Amino acid sequence: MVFNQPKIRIKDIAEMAGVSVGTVDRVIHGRSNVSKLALEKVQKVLDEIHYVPNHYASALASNKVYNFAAILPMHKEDSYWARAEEGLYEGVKRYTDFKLSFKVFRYDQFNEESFEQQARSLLAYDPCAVIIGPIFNHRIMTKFTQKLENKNIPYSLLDSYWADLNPVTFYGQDARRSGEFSAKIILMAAANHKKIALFKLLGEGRVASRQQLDREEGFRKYVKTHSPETEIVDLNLYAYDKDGMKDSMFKFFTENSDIRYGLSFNSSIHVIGNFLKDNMPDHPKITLLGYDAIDANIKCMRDGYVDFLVGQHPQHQGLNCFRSIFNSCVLHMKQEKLHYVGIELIMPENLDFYKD
Amino acid sequence: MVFNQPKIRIKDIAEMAGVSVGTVDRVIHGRSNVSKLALEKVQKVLDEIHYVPNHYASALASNKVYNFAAILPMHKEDSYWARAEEGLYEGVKRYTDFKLSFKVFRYDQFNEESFEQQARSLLAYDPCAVIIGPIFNHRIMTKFTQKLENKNIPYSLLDSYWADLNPVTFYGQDARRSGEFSAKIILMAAANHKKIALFKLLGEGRVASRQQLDREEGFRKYVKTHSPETEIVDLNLYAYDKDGMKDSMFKFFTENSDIRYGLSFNSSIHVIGNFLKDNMPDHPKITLLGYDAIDANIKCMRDGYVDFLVGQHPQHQGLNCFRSIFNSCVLHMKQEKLHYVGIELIMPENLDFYKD
DNA sequence: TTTGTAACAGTGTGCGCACACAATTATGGG
DNA sequence: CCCATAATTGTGTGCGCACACTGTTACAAA
Repeated sequence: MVFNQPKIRIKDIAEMAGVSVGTVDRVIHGRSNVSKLALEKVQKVLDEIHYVPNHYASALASNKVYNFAAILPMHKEDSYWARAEEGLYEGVKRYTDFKLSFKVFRYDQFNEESFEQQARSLLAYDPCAVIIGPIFNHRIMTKFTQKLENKNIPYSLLDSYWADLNPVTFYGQDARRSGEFSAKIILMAAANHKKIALFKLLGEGRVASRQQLDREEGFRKYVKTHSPETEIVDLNLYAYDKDGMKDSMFKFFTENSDIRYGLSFNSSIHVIGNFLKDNMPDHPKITLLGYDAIDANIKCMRDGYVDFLVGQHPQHQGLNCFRSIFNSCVLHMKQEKLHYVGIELIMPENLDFYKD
Repeated sequence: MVFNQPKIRIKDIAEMAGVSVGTVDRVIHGRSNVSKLALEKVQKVLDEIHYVPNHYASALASNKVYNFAAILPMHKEDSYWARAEEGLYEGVKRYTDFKLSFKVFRYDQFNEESFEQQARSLLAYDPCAVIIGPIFNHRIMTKFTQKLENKNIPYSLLDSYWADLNPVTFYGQDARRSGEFSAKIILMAAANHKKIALFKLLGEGRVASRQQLDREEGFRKYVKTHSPETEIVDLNLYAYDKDGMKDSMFKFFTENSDIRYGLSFNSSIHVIGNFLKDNMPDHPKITLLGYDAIDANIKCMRDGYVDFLVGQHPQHQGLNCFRSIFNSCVLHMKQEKLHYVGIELIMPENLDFYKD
């Protein structure tokens, strides 16, 4: 039997210490104008009883308005970041009983100046806390977080993490380990087949995020260790050139007609799947693995053209990230810092139960 | 930009309707002593504005004590139910700002009379809401939930679900689908090997839960459909007879020396793994799949004797189950009813990120 | 008309806390 | 010793709501 024991209130502490609630309040909040004697009396009681305030009553009484902000990469409707952002909104919605506002600033992942510009706007907005979907460039990130720290604005990181930053919380996946995980799966599926295609869909001529690089690194390391005889064949595709992409794929699958397994480290595996479905319907089955259960990938999986997806619950990440910073700022609750989310395998068999 | 728009309070409604807050309060709570005219005026305003109360202020003001109860199977320290129960406690702990108590009643899964006895104690405790870890016997379950419904006590189900019951919420896994999932994984791992061992660890001479039966059913169906030539070899083990178990395993692995793949549908796969590790160290590798990332299984996986685990986040299930019934009872928030948790694959590569 | 009673409506208090403000005490200069 | 001022402490109000209580009105019986 668990009983949340009758909670000690400020009033009780005041009584025990023989002072008024005002004094206890001042001590608890470290406000000035407390005599040494009174402070000692209160402190003694506090030391004994381990006071935990009623966070909800506290927030109710303080009646403050909290302005949260996020700075995230621009994104398409059906994407990791779209889901993560939805999660953030869901978090806001969960706390309609409090006075919150939430503003999202979006930057172009391929344009560092755009990040700095949005960062400036964000700082001008003067939020009480910030959620960051980090930009690739470490120096620019540090510059920004430094500014936040100088202004005493707490921040949380979403998706990728740097050890030298000091966020309130981090929510994201261990990218390298998730690359190893993908390797294990695709090698298992491939069994004795020793050739694997690695599709790289490049946004502006380069990989957008550190996450993708780390996944690939983990993947290559794992394959090298566990199946050194397996050959990895790369195919680079440039998203801004639709026709060129199609040609490249034709050429690739014709030249590498023995390819039966392939993967990609971002959420675009549906591009390959749909290409095969629409343009090479007679090609022998190619087993595909990709990242993120976005709608396009899910559809492609239901059609039978994508076989494995590695999921990371972006919406949960967003929701929990918001929740953590809310708990920290509004309810003054201490938060666990690092939250590496699970590395989840999605297949047609469990797709229905993968919910964001 | 999202702004939680300035919330409309009871006071505002009163003003708009031209009545006092008391009257609004009576209308909102459906209390009596409201004239038709006043009711209409308030109702009109309510219809226009879609009032959502401040749940936290409401709970604070009502200052009620809530007694929750759970009825769960007895369990060992390191088990699915132990984790689920921890999750429930965590839920209680999260709401120390409210006046809650929580009492757990434990019954013997193999003794229906024991369930009925605990159910009686529970009813005598007169809780405001109940969490049920269902007993196998459908008739007994229905009898119990019927009693709860008669007393207007809401209940939630944990782990297994019956469509003809009407719980506030359900948290658990779709057992049949999870069996199919296991089949897919083990068939993929087995590649061209066409023999799979099915280990059944029986507590009191029979399988304890419907979940296990359903998993097996899903598994067999999937194998039959996707790999009809695969042979499934059963091994029954009786937990109460340790020596007999060991003998059975020796005999089994000697007679079926070509077995390379095996699985079990409860959390006891570590028994097989540890047997192989301790007693047949020279036996060729046997790939094992089991359920639940309990400590014994995790250890066995780290030792390299269990390869796959199907997880279901029991602690999350417990926590969320408690949270849902708390939200429903205390904060009067509407709850989504069915929560099928994900079917998760755990391997050494993502084990570190599988957290409860 | 008066009076009793039921139906209805409005006010006040308190949940636990934050914070403004009032009251009290201490300190020091004249 | 007195008074101005600062330092300290205590009290009151309100956050949004629930609920008890008091006050008001209507209406029927006497």
